[in-house]
Amino acid sequence: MHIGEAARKSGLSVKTVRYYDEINLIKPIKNKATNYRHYSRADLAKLQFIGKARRFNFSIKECKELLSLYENQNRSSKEVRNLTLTKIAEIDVKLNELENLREQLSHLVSCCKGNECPECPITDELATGHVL
Amino acid sequence: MHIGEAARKSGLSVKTVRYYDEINLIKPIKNKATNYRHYSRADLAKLQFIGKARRFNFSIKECKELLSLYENQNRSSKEVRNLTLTKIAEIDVKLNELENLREQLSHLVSCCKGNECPECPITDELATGHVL
DNA sequence: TATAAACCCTCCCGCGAGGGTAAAGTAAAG
DNA sequence: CTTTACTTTACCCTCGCGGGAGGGTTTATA
Repeated sequence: MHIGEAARKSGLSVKTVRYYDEINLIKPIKNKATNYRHYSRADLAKLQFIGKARRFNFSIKECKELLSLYENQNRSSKEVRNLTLTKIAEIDVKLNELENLREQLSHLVSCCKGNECPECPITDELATGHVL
Repeated sequence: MHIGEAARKSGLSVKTVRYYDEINLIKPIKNKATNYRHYSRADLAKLQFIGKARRFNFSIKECKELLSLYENQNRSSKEVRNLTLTKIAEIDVKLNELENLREQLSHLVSCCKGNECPECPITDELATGHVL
């Protein structure tokens, strides 16, 4: 199939699929005469695999690793499991950071009357750090 | 003061401070002869303000808005409050996404034996979507 | 006073993961 | 045969800087 169909069926943009070819992630066959890319069913499966992994917050580099594990018959699920556990740990760090941030911001909001008056504890905090 | 001191006192890198000049966020006076940037105390205060806002996850564009509200004597705290509430809402969306992601990934891990056997529900899920 | 270290400048390229556009060629449908 | 939909390469754009080259300036020390 051509790139448009492959993109539609994998839920990726044509640009993205072309990009994956460019970075040697998923390389289709190219028609020498027309230069059109041709994606096999196996290519589509890989595109879907990558699409899902990206939605799972794996980086392109990690997707490459996952893909090679996925393609390698001798892979051990231990490796995949470890990569996933690492990813979960990273998510936990981010969750903590975001929760802290949220708390600080909502504290600021709760201190702010939100009226027409120019006294605002939010800008004051940003300027001086004396509110928090 | 020169850029190095301004950077140190605001907790930003020299590169970053120079970048803020480039994008017209905080423009110092320039010595025509030497081309050196000269930061006033007011400039430093703004750099500190921006630095703090960035640490609060505001984008550069939002920092510009906050800065203009901060500099505008007739600003209403309502605008600042609204900007902050918007930011909190964005954080909430991200928190939800990350929590969902975390749950799905840890479900996958709990299904994965993590042995040398190539059957791995994680790559299977990524490939087919049949596990979740 | 000479020199060395520390500081400053501009300019350009790079990251990740693509998005947007243009000009041109190709395929499929009417 | 023509129109429309699709595809190609090639280029610059995003965000928020970081790195480095290759120079000029200032400050401290010998």
